[in-house]
Amino acid sequence: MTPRSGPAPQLAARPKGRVRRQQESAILKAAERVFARTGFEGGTMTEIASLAGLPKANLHYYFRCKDELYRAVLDNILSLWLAETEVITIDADPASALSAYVAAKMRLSATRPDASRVFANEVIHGATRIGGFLRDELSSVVAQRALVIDQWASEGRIAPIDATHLFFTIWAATQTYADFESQVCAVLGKTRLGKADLVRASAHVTTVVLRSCGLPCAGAGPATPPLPSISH
Amino acid sequence: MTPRSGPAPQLAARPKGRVRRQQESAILKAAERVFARTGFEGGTMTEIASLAGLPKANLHYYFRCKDELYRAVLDNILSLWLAETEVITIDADPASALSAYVAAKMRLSATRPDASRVFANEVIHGATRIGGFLRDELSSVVAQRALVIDQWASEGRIAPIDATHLFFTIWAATQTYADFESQVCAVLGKTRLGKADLVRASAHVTTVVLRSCGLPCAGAGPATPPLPSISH
DNA sequence: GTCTATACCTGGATAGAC
DNA sequence: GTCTATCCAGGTATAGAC
Repeated sequence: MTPRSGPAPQLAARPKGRVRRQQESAILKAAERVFARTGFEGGTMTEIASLAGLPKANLHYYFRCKDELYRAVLDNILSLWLAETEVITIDADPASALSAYVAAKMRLSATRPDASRVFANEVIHGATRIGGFLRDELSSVVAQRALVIDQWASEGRIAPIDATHLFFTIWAATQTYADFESQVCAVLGKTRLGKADLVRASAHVTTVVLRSCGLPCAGAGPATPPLPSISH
Repeated sequence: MTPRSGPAPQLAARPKGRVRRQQESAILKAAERVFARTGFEGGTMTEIASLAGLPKANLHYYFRCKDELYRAVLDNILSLWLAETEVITIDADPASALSAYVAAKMRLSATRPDASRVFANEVIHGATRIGGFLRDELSSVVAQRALVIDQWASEGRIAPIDATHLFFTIWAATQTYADFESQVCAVLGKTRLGKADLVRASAHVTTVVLRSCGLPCAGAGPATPPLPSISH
């Protein structure tokens, strides 16, 4: 539909000029914000258009319909979700690897809270549009990494723990600072989370994860003594 | 709020006959389900009415408007949210109290997943309607219980930990089995969570919480040795 | 490619008979 | 108290000039 000049004009994925990419990313950015605030049904095309600074009809020029725009927003987000698990390898130091993973997830919650909220919203409502991603990509990544953690445990480098559920816990504990930010703020008596709060939160979650694996954690007080039988 | 028969028939809160209560609870039940699936804006009055088995106009007879119905659903849910914290007292055994609290939260996720999802949805979207509850009731309950946990730590009965953030972690880790059920199922390769899954999940979260507090946990393998310096 | 004007429809809310 | 028929706002999507 936008067959520009050049050697290979696709039918599905069009070539995309520089301007087009710019407009699309502006729209996607606005859409992420709007969908994060009120969900798919709650957010309106008018709202997204005004936030992106262009007339409503232009959205339909770049994205056929609201649902297509929403899926594009989700696609944009999903790639973020698998990242950072690669630090979890057999050869890595468990404490360092887990700390790095938690830190990465916390950073994501801090820098892309809207992305997290759109994802959360979609999952809560049944994940109808991203079921394939969850069942295929995500579950296979988790399965791989869980094997690594099991291996660590069988070598006595960490305490035995249910590795798959550990992932659920890490995701929940980190994403709560984005998804449930308003609750966290209310309980802390703040209007929004500052950098100091997030540093504190990150340290806390790291402590929880490391202690859950029977690992001592630097700077967390006289918490858990080193595992009696460490072998490497 | 429920002035039954007697001297003073109010204008705002009406007396409520038995039938009225029945109808209202049927509507509330249907509404919770519908709002859980698609959020406030996504759920329609038509859908709720058909699920409750009565014509749409009747909803408006019992609840002035959609927003009022939604708030009623939320009110119904909020009371559940503060429950069970009373097990956390200075005199209690930390391991037992924390285990009981986690178990209670897991039970809530298992038995009232829709309630959890409606609550999550509201918080993600900014908690505009329950801000007062979060800032007043919830935060004060948390502040009280955090003092208890701090006291436990200062007495050396548990390892030092950020008590307020520990609550965030417990809520996140337990509610994820309701709110993110579709993700959990996808990763586990199931279509829905069975009793066995929830038992396993509950054991896992309990382990995480106890280990985070430097406490040994029964039946969780050779994880954390008892704290070296326990005083009571 | 961009924008204005508009068609079409869904969904909340109400009127008024029973 | 219950239900049918209807109103009307607001939202998606499109037509068609520029």
